[in-house]
Amino acid sequence: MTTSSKQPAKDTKTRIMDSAERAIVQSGYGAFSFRDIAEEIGIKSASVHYHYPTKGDLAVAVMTRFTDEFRALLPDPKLASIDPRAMLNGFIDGFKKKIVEQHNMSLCTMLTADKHLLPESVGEALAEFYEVKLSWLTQVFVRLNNLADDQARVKAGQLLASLHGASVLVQATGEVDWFERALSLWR
Amino acid sequence: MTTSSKQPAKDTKTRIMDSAERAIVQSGYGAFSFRDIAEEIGIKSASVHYHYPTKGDLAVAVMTRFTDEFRALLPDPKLASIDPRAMLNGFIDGFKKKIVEQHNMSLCTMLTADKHLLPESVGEALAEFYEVKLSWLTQVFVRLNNLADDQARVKAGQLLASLHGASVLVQATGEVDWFERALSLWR
DNA sequence: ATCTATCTATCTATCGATAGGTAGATAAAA
DNA sequence: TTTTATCTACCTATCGATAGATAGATAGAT
Repeated sequence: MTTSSKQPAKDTKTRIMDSAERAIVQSGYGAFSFRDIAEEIGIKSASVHYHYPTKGDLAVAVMTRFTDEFRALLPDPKLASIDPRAMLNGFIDGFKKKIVEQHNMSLCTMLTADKHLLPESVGEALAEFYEVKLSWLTQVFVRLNNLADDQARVKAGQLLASLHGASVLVQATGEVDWFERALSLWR
Repeated sequence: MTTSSKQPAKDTKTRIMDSAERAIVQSGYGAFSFRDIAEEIGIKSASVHYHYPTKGDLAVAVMTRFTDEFRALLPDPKLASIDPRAMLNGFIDGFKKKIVEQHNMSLCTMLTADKHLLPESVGEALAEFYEVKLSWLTQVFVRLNNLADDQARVKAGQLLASLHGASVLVQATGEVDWFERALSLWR
């Protein structure tokens, strides 16, 4: 009764990805294991391998799901009905929410730190995510500041750096307030 | 003849720390091992344990050496003979050099990402390093912009965030140019 | 000078834990 | 009957760490 057939509860694949994402965000690529995930969701590690044959496969799945969800949340930058200023603040708030609520660094920052350990496929999924963020922000800055594309892209990089750096600062000091301080330039 | 008695070559402790630092910077705390270090410098892993009993001990040694070297490079912020603007650029250049030359993220960014895995002692050494950077930058901004201490400290956090975020961007994209783009606000 | 005791720095060998991954059986569903 | 999803049981590799032996230097006592 609690779960209709249209809402098929959470399937195992999803629960595996949820667990993996949380583990990566907390301690990085090297620190999530099939055994831990299996134990957490109540199956055996061999069963996790059934759904995602290798660690790389699982990490790619987590990263692409993350990118897709992220993309779905972003409004079309050209949408006249939304002020670009508000779009920017929404972007920053979304980033903040992930970091502050989870008391962790973002998924992509963690995977970037572990880049030398990643299978190539995970690196590609990661690169795509950065490109999604950069190009969206670029379009917003074009509208907001009437900039040429390349100059807007530089601004996008600056904001992205501030966001990622702010998450490092929060994680390092344990003081959540550093986020707003570091971002006050942009609000 | 090549090494006088006054310059006792590099002792084993130093070579161990060098190797460990390079490994951490490349792949994080979880991805450096006593065996790899031992092999690299040509001894056995048990001998590395002789000099640094635990992994945490070694990481603390690396981090405190890093902090000390860093501190030694920073001029006294109150030194009237140096323009605060030049001090700031020196700081940024130093950061850039480490990142760009080594093609890696900074030691402290990597350890921050792995914070959940660190022994407490390493976390403390890490926190001290951030405090050294923050308080030095704060003093420079006090002089440069005639700010009150707390406002200068916010600016210090903003710059620090830009620096760390820039290193994430460089690492993620593989494009070194993102560093100067992300930092152009500050130069 | 020589013997004795200690220290230094390394070795070999091994421990228990954990990692990612695989083979093959099983039971239910299609 | 074939597919799906799980299990048990296992493999090989690596991890941090420890025990115990050894060779060489050093320092004090005889």
